[in-house]
Amino acid sequence: MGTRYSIRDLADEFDVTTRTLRFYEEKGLLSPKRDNQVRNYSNADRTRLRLILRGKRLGLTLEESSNIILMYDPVNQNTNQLLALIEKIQEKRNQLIEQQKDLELMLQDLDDAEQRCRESLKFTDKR
Amino acid sequence: MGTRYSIRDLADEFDVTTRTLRFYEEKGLLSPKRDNQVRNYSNADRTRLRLILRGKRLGLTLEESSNIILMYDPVNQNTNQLLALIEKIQEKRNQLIEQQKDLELMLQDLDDAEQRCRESLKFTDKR
DNA sequence: AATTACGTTTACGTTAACGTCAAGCTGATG
DNA sequence: CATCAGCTTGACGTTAACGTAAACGTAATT
Repeated sequence: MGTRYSIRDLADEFDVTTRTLRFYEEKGLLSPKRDNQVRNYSNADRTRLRLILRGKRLGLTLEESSNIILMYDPVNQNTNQLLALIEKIQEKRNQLIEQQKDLELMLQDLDDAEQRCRESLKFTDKR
Repeated sequence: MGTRYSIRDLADEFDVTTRTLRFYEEKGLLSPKRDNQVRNYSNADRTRLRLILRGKRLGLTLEESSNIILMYDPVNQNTNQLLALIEKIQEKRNQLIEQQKDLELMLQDLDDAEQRCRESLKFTDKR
């Protein structure tokens, strides 16, 4: 434990550029320690990066990912804030469930498309 | 059948601006008939729009959506093209399945986050 | 000591996906 | 007939998410 990563370590591991990591930091999505001005990432930073990139793959903006990450750690909040947070979480979950439906529809469409392709192949072969 | 739509009909139905529809046309994603210079959309156009917007919700670029839509109609292709198309379809499906996994992970994370929220609420109530 | 390899900040450039005018045409309506 | 709503085609503006290049510091290697 206590593993630490350079900017290059993370860039290589997650296949992003160092520019991207600096940009995420500029936007407040990451805030690695500095060793004499040099960025030094913790496992927590690494996890946040994973979440950001997962969000990206799902089509979220960086701001959305940022907001979601904030939901993960409900420390030091009063009751009203916690209730508001639960609202937001449920809303985001509903959005994701809608997205799940879209995704299955597209998978179904692709299956149909492949079937039609194979049908076309049959005729193409016959001649 | 044979229903036709004005640019406003579609814009209102799908909650996009007319600018968006013209932009999609400019990019070759839609090509409605013209009645005396005025755009006149068919059910096929409407379906394509639905597919484009579904792609957007899944985080696809317009070009990706465009490519996928091309896969849906394998008319007039030779054997090699059909085989290549099947390859593409399977590749896209694999990507979507990866995305499905990301999505379930995020749903799981959100559930966990909500649980932690409710835990915090308990303590907040106790005092 | 000079080169190489990596890091830093600063700043301007780029692309996708539209938004936002401007200027004009067209058909219906008071 | 005037005017108004709704369509058209440019054309320039905007934002997110980086890319790219300049100019510099530093540590290790030759």
